[in-house]
Amino acid sequence: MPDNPLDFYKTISPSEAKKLQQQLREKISLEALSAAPKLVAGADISFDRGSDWMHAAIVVLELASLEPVARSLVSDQTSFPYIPGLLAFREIPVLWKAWHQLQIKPDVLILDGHGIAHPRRMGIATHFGIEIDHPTIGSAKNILTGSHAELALEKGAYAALIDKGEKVGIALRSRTEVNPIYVSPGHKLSFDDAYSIAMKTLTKYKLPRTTRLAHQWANQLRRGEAEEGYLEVQ
DNA sequence: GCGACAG
DNA sequence: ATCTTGTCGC
Repeated sequence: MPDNPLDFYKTISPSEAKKLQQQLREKISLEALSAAPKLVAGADISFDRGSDWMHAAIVVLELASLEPVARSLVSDQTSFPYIPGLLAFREIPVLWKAWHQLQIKPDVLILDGHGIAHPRRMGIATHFGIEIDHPTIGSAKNILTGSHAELALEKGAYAALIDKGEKVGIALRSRTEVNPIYVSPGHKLSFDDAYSIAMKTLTKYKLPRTTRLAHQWANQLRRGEAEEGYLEVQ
């Protein structure tokens, strides 16, 4: 594994981190996908209790069947604390390793956290999408910024997530009669792309199958029940 | 100044 | 994020 060019995120100051977000903001693209995606991936990270170790998993699925075709597991240490709005600086270094270890790249990557539904429009999905120059979607369980109207209780119902008068994502009922998840474009795709792809990853649970599988693998890695590395098919 | 605040 | 089994309710 080559040296990680983004390891400086681990020691950047919060004020410098915000400046970097302001600069990266100009690179955001919300242009629609040019072709129908066939492979989607989910990324998630599991943390240790007392230590600063983090365990990342990226799982690639065939969108049509939602069956896994590959996965990448990587452990790494962090030194940047969790600060609302600066999540990317904590998680991107290990995600970068996991991403570059993947031999099969998905058409779209779904991350745990927001895309442009962020005070500076630079949630982790947007930030990482710009770093790897690849389409991404943000899928979060809680709002970081913005608000929305009530939405119907049926799966598939949604309402615009508005921040400072601007649409930054949607509150999506991912499962009937369950609290919504918050989906926003990360980079290199549109709101419609984000919604339609997110819907296709939903099964009988609240969270997309992509993030559910990534979550499971990341936890297994943390508990020593899975090996670091790249594997195809499952 | 006060409250909110992804994972 | 993490500690954790069963249990209540649609």
